[in-house]
Amino acid sequence: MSKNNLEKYLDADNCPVRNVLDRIGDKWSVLVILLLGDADTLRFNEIHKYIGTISQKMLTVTLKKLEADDLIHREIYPQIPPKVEYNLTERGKSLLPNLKNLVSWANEHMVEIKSARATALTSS
Amino acid sequence: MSKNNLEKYLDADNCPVRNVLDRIGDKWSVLVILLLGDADTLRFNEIHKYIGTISQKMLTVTLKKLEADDLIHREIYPQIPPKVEYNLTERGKSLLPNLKNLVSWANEHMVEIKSARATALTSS
DNA sequence: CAGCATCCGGGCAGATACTG
DNA sequence: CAGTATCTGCCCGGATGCTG
Repeated sequence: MSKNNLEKYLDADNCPVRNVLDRIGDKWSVLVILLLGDADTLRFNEIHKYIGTISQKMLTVTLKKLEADDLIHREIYPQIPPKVEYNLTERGKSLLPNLKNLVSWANEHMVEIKSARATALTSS
Repeated sequence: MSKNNLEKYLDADNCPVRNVLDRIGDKWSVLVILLLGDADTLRFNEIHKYIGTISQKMLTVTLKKLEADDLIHREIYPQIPPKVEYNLTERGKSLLPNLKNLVSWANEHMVEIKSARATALTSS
């Protein structure tokens, strides 16, 4: 491929990669999507428990962003105590295979990458 | 899939997804990898020019991280003025298809997502 | 040309306390 | 239970200036 069609990466606002990465590139989104992909439906505190290290605040923010992009669906049950369930939308499900591929790649290469990093560190 | 095998997502250090995303999930890494995937070999200032909005500092940081993970190769020509060329390693190339899939997905869904975001905004 | 060193501001993210 | 509100600290990342 020549260098002539590289301009597509330049326009940050309209560059699809950038647009998607700005959302799922954060610390937790992918994790939540994978989790919901496996579990189908989860309540707020279930997600919180599974991820463990995420704060309540960041989980709320993450879920809202994903909901705004229509990647997850939020079902509210008007009860006391309240009950809210989350699951993937069709669009969220369509993203899932791509993420799973990335997971597979990560699984295959993680060990090598870790050792590469270690080497890079000691040589500095 | 049951909830029983969700524990794999919990250990942040050894979770492959987390490990990969911690690296390529930043603002520029994916862009650089895609760029080098298209262009084969680029010099520092060529990358700088193509991305445009990246600062010199962040480009340096990004390239070093990618090099530490052995995703890109750095070839230094001992000349004056100096010349440094970057290209993908085999490992970097193996990641490329996964990223391209993500790009395709992004291309297909960007418009819908943007309108979903707009709706989410006006309803708040 | 290809960086490195330094300074600095804004926003992300954690901790804590409170609520329907 | 599933959040909100607020305060705060810290790190990311931009701008600038300097080097081999």
